[in-house]
Amino acid sequence: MKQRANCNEDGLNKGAWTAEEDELLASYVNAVGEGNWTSVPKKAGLNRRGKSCRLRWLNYLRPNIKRGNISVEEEELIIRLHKLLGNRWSLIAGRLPGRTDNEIKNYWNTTLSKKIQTKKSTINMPNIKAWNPKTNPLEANITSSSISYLIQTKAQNCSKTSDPLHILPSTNGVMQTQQISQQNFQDELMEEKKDKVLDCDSFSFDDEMWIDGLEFGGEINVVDDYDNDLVCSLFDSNL
DNA sequence: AAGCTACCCAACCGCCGGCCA
DNA sequence: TTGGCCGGCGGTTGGGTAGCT
Repeated sequence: MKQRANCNEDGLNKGAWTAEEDELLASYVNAVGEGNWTSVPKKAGLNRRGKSCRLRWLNYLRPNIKRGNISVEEEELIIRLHKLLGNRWSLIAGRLPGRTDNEIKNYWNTTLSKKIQTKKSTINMPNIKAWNPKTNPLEANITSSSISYLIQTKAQNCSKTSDPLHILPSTNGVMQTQQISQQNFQDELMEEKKDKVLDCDSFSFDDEMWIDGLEFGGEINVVDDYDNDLVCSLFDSNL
């Protein structure tokens, strides 16, 4: 497919792999096993970089690679995992047997990101409703868009992205963050807010929280406070 | 049929962290 | 502690291709 320059300045092959190269690499790895990639080209008789051999094996030649269309189930899982993990494609791929990080990354960049963008632009952020995720993590009585909103807090931590969690004060002055987590988190937050609702730097909670079926524990930090929005980030002390 | 454009995706690049001497 | 090596990862590139005019 891709045909960049055939050789680089080192005289090594670049660009698309030939069937002969695939055969050499597959035969070698099948016989010897994965690993020690820097020595693979020489031992396998390939005029490639070790990294290139590794990539070709992992993304194309490795057994049990699932090729072809991403199913609806896989797509939904990718979206959910991306919300949780951000652009950590290898982790996402680890949850999708037979799929490679490169494939998922490409699928996201070419297809899903556009879908998500379109969807986001049509959704008004709803109020976060009462939810006890620990007792009912997967059947939260909230809208799908607010689930996404919550999950983003985990994603933010995992992926170190800058997207913050916006926690909006409700009309009665009670921060809605109190309503999104498990009871002990609520209680701690309630204690905290007695004295300092918007001035505090962080809230901690001892027990785990469940979001979308995933458990984590830690603290919630106030990153910034502008306008009337409290901008927070969730830390997972287990990571 | 030819030219153009947008999209897809394999492959490369460079950074980073782990390991070891 | 430091420096070099290696593998893993995410971002980016650019050739192939399908669809449109």
